[in-house]
Amino acid sequence: MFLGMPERDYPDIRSLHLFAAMSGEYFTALMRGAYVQNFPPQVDLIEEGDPSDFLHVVLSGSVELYSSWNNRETSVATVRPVSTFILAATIKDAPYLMSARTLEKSRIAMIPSQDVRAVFDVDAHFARAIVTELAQCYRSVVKNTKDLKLRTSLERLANYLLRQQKRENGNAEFQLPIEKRRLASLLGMTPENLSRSIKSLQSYGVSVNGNHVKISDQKDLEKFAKPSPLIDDYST
Amino acid sequence: MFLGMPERDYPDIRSLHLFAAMSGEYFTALMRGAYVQNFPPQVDLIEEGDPSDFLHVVLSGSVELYSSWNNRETSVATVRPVSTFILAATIKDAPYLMSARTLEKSRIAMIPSQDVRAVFDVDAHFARAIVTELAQCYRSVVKNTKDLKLRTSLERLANYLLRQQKRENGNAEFQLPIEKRRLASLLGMTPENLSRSIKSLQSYGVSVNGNHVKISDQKDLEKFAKPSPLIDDYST
DNA sequence: ATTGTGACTTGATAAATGTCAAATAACAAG
DNA sequence: CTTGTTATTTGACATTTATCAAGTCACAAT
Repeated sequence: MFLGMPERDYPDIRSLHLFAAMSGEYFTALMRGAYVQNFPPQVDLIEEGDPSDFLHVVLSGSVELYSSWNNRETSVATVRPVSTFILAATIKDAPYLMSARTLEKSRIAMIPSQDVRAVFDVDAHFARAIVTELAQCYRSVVKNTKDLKLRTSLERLANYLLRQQKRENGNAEFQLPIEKRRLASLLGMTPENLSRSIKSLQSYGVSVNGNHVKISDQKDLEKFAKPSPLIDDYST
Repeated sequence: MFLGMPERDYPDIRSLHLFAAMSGEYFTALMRGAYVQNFPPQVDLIEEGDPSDFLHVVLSGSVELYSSWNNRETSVATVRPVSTFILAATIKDAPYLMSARTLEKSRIAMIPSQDVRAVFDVDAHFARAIVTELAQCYRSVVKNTKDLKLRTSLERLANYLLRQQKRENGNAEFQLPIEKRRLASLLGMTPENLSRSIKSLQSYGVSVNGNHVKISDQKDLEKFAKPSPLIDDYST
């Protein structure tokens, strides 16, 4: 039985920068070829190396992008609503470079890659949006590379906390949005070391209880972390 | 005195995938707004954080992309003829994320970013090419991230040698194209450690003399390096 | 050839990070 | 509430990687 995308999901997707400016006609065409599915947690959505048949959109829940080699695994990014993933593979019609699994119960839209490429060729607004999105993605990965190569794990953690704080309106107290072992993997360290790093940051006024973080000496933490817009500013 | 781009440089640039399919009219327009300059070695072309006024094209020589933070510096990529760099910043009209300097005597074309964006909006072929190029760049950086996070420095070196070998037609003997200290920085290690790592690889049949590399036991090295197309295949 | 400069190497040591095992904490299912 | 499962923490230790200092080597300029 084939299930298309329910129209109630259209607005969420349309609100994405990627789809906002394109013609209504093409948007509807894209949506008609797409479908939506609900997944339980810990479900593998795609595996690296597979052909990229669909552009995925996370409508609710969250998805982890990760990669494996030689029996090791690392978390590369967490995708939260509403955003797409594996756009580059879709555009290039190349194999996925990362695997993806749901972290929680998630609602995922899947748009056939060939439809995306076809509409790209005829809708200039969509083309423009794709370019902007890809440039954004590229710059994010470059920033991540700089973070990895220029900073120690303790510095990466400190800056991660400051970024997360900013995302949460800059309050002195906020929540970690993911499990610590996943955070450790994202930051390129082991869970044991993350645990110790958190303790080390106590001397800079950081206290962590479970997922609850409190930054009691903002200046001191920033003096240590030395955040830079060219690494930590996700918007530019 | 203003010097436009000599027409003799047109074919080199036109041969780039990025410019190959666009209309001749727009290509000529782009070229007319551009200019070319010869630089000696070790000249800073751009500094991270600067506004991205030009798309750069390396016509000859070579350029190092690097980044600094907190008095540390790391090499991110080496750009060789004929290719562009900082396309993403140009497209997004955002600050450069990396600095660039010439490694040797180099001939560099500079195309005003606003021209690139203007032509992008009116030439669908150019738009398509930009998207493909950006997707390619993005995927390269993702592969680099996987290399950094999933492998030890010795494994990164081993796989680098195998990649370089492939680029040089797969011969058992080939040359390192850059200084060792730059290679060390590219691979995310210190020069001292690169030196020791090279020695360690002797036990896998690798011998390095100056820039000359000889792989005497291909199978053994590959067994150790475990190259993967999802990390090491530059083309996909 | 001699000299000077910078790249590269080597050895000793320190710091950062990972591994393993065990203990504790958190939490969901019955 | 109890139990089983998993995440997290902790300690001891191993490995990896960086740092510092002192060489050696390569090579260009005289």
